[in-house]
Amino acid sequence: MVREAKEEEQKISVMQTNTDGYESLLLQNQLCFPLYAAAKEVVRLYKPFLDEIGLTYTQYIAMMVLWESRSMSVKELGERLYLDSGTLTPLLKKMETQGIVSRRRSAQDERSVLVSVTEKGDALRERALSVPAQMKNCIPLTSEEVNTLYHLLYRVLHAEG
Amino acid sequence: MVREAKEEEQKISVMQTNTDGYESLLLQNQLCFPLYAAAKEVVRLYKPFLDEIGLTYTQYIAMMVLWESRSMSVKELGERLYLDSGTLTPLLKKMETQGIVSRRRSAQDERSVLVSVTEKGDALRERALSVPAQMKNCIPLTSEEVNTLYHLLYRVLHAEG
DNA sequence: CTACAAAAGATTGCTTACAATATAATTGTA
DNA sequence: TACAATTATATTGTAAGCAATCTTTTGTAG
Repeated sequence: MVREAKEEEQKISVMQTNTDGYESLLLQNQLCFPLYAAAKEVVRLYKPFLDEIGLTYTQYIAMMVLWESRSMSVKELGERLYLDSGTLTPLLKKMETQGIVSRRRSAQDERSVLVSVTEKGDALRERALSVPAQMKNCIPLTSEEVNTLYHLLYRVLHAEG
Repeated sequence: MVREAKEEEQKISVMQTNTDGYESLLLQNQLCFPLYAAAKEVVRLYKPFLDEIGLTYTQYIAMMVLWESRSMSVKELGERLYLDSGTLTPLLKKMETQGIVSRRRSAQDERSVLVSVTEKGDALRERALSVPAQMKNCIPLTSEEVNTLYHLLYRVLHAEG
């Protein structure tokens, strides 16, 4: 009886785990999956460090762009970060509430909203300084490997739809 | 005068876009950013193909694992996909509503929920077959580059927190 | 100059994603 | 055998992320 059950199970198993002709659909054969999973993993690794300075990952990359340029439109910021207004508007409103950026309509073009770093946002830059080095310690790659990965990722990023 | 203006501009520029000491916080010096952005880009590239078979990206990778194994617990699925029950439970419920998977409590261990592919889910596998090749056409990398990228990403993925 | 197209943000709705917590079942242990 | 700890899933709350749509402003063709 047990034997019978096992055979039945085996039969189902063979029928059901056959991948002949479906190798291309195995998760292990996808490039997209490690990309998707590694990106999430890295954001997860950032979290403890970013928690300390009160930023989410998306806020962090937005601040990096703003720290560099001081002030830019939502449109420009979206182009830099590959994010649209549907994501940025609520994000920037939160950051404005936190007092680290200010938002105002451009006088030249009232359609445009200029985002600027406030003094409080500037102060945060000092505290963020240690984050990149701490992150590097979490990623077990040599400088050369990081460089290779970086350039391959940018090639994927510039792929045409 | 032009010279003066230029100097003033330069001075402002230095004041406002000065990155001395902050180079590590430039977006262009982060590995995380192209990783994060490329992952989103690839999911975006998948969308038209997945729309045709009625799956989201997350549903697609879940189905890939299930097509291979036919049936597994939510826990196992989560380990494969790096997702927790907070993400999987609603996702699998939707897929159950769509009729492509079934969910039932394990008889051996009532804590565990077994997810299985239905006939309808199987039929979908045929239609999904063309997706991987279509995606490869969207990614402008050679096989060797894909291979390099793949392995580097898995090394990042296995980084310890 | 007007009407219409285009651009920039904002809003809405839907789908992840994850932390924190809750619940129920199982296991380990005194 | 109680009962504490662990495990598996579900739930709740919050933050992205994106498509679709709306509003306001700007640009432009006629």
